[in-house]
Amino acid sequence: MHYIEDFSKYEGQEITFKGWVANKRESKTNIFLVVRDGTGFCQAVLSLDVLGEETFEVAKSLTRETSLEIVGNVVKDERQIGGYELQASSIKVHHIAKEYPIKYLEQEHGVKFLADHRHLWLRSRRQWAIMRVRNEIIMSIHDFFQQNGFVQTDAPLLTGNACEGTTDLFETDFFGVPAYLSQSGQLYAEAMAMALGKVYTFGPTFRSEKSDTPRHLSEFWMIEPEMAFYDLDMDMDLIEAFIKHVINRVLKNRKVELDTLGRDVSKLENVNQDFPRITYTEAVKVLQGKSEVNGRNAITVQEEDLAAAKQAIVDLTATIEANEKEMKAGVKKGKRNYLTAQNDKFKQEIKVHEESIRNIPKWIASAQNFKDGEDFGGSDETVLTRVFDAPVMVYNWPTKIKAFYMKEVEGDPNFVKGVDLLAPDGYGEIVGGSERESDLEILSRKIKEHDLSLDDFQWYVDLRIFGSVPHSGFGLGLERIVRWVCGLNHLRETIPFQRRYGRKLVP
RNA sequence: GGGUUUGUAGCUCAGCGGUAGAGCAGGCGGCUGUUAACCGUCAGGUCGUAGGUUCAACCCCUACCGGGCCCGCCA
Repeated sequence: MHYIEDFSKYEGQEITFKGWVANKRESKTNIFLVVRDGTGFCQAVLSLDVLGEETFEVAKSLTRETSLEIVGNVVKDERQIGGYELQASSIKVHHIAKEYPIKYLEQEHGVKFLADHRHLWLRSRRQWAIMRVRNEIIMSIHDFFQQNGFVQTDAPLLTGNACEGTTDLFETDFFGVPAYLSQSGQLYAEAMAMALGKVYTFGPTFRSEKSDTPRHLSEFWMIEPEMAFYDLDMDMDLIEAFIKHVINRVLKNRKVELDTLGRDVSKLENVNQDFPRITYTEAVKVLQGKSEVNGRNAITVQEEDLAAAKQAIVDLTATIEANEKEMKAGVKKGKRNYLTAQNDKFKQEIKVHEESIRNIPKWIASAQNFKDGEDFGGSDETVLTRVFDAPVMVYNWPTKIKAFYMKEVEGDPNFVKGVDLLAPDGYGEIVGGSERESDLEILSRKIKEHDLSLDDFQWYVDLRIFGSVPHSGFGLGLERIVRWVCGLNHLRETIPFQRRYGRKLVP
């Protein structure tokens, strides 16, 4: 058994392929299959001359997603997907698939249809690419921390209390006692950092907020490093080095997948610049348009985007009219079909631009009227990050909008040493971290202020009683970084089976 | 939870007062080392559901149900 991924090693050799038919094109003497085996996609040629009439008749009956084995020669051919072609000398059919509901290009389907067929949708090329990038990111995360002296530890998934005391949790039953699915492993990671120095957790996280946006899932995977003797500056250095490592490894090893996704990799290569670090207070000024970044004004950039959307509609409308005029004048059927398809596509694009035209003025208003001291909304993050090329770190946040465990800025208790990493191009927050409060008195006071039970948190407070040290950490949302790296407009494609507010638990 | 938009063939959409169209997928025929192949042909629909307006409703109105997008809550 030989995998498509390794075809370059088998050039000129006869191999055995086992996989599925992704697509088929037929002629009198040749059948061209696009086959897949999980490691890649490849064209297989079934020729009447080679196979003989009887086998060729069998080959004609192959449907999309039929499972089969092909024995054949691997031939280099630059024109093909993956650069190689399999020329069959014999085939063995495992199972003829019945009519397959998903098209070869899944973008020709609607969101709902694909989500309901997720178990099959995962076979599509784009999904294959996303899952492979996801895997590369996961491995690069482990690799980064393992190479840097971190120990992977696991926090419990069942907990007796809300970690931050704020968000909605899924309740379950633990032998008659209420238990909650974990929304963060951080507090436990802090305890483990006091035992092991540098640790990270990597596990599922659950939030029962009724959030219906492209950046939310009810169940997602989070990576939470925690380091003893790290202050906020060291934390930010680590975040930057970490993100650079992950992105560069994906760029190096998953070129084919990023290309399949049509990702503009130059945008990702921007991570090799220094990440701008600005305080919350500075970020507010940038957002409001009162302060510029490299000559770019956040509000002006939005106005330009708005004007561009309006112009695009004018241009597309003109093209559509021209096409319609041409069709009225009389054209051949093929040409008419082509023009109709083009116009339908343009009409969809116009709808997207119209959506922007409705949204951008709201975003501008929200940015200009932003009240210092509040948390950034989704659109605010988009507006803010549009003026930066690299991910930007926003630090020193107002105390009242951040969690109780964040360390107060020395001499200014209105601010805490938290940091958010915002990805460019509107992908928003992917990392949230902070230096943790290590002072017993302050932490105890804040637990009370947040109406949390001192009893429940005594074990956590203990960490400040027995050899308290400055320490920091952060949380990375796996699906959010996958979304950014792949350039996807929604988180739902970044995880094999989404669990999201408003959707069924099937599939 | 709020706003907005949408529901027409298996899929993606067009039609928007006078009793349904295209492309893809499927069947058949043709043609080609093809690249989302192409050409011809056949088949495929009580136009989300329930009321209402009208001589006439896929089209207008109301309600309900189901989607999309944006916002909120948050990673």
